[in-house]
Amino acid sequence: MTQQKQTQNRPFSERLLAWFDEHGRHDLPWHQPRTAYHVWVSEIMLQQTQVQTVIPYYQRFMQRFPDITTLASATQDEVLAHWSGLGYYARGRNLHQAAQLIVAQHHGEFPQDYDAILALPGIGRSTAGAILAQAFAQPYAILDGNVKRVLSRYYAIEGWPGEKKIEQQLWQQAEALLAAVPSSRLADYTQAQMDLGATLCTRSKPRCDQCPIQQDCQAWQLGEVNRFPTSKPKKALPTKQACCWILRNSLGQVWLQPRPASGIWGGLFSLPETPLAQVGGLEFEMLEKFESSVQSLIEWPSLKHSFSHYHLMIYPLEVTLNDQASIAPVQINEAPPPYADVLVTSGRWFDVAEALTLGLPAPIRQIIEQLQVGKAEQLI
DNA sequence: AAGTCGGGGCT
DNA sequence: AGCCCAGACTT
Repeated sequence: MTQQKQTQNRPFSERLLAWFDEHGRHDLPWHQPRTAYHVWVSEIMLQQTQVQTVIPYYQRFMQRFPDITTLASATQDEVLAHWSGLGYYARGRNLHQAAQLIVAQHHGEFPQDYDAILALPGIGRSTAGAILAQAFAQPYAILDGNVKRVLSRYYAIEGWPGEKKIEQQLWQQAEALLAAVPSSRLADYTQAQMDLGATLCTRSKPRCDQCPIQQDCQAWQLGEVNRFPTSKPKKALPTKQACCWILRNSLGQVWLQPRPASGIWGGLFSLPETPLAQVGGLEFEMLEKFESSVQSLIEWPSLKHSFSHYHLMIYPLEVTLNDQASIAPVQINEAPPPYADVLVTSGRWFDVAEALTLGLPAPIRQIIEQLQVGKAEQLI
């Protein structure tokens, strides 16, 4: 079974390594010499940071701190001074602290044991694997952003790689593929995966035509490379609230007014609107305008409407006036956008049937349609 | 599982 | 103007 698995996985590493020999990056600064210290420092710097950004920092760092002992005996301030501009300064602090740990606990020699490496601050599973494979030719897998992207496509894995379950699947595949790699090529294989992800299997516009594993890539076979890896789920949309005013006159007509040309529902006819947060404030102020002529006030059940960037809860208030002359234009400017405007700007009374011929926002149309239904019921 | 750290590149 | 990046760590 293990033998069959290796046979199945051989094309991946064989094709990848053949491609790497010709097109891979063999001239990176941390490849000469490729000691554990050099690989370690480069891997820490490369966390969440691109190669071109890292190179000048790496060179200055190595010139000042050529070995573990020098790094360990430096002050943290001087280490951080060489980190300045790279960001994620905890990386620099951890690097310095780990160097002192290595001096204190490992006689200044970088440990070759997985658990000992993983115990060093700033080194997680993937970075530990990268060091072991590249510096010590030990069979440990990596799973950085590059490998996650390559494997998500190669196996057409559905689901965001940041999800625990998906990440677990990816580790499993990474280790299965590693089993077919010749022990003499573990360092190159590790670098090759990252080179493929960084130069061909990029997040956007991947160069599939040049990819050595294109024919076995399941995302490619599906013709859906751009669908993998599944993107991070977006945050839950915020919910905003607004009160809309169903103003009726003695003829059963409803007041509608055009919305501002820009912003949500730009230019459409709609009901007057106030922010719900202003209950007792603007709403009270609104009612005062009609106080002498309000015949009834009905609170409707709320409606929910969703946009691409937020949900909107609408709380309709139906105000019936006992004549048709008492509604004077009222401008309330205090409300924040996107519901800044409100009441009665330039609108007029509409028969319900006529209102339904206008361009209306979908939830407002629903309300108006209910007015029509209500009227029909009244007639019966 | 979600938040935090960060400057830089890409669309 | 977001989104993502050779992640690890804390909450």
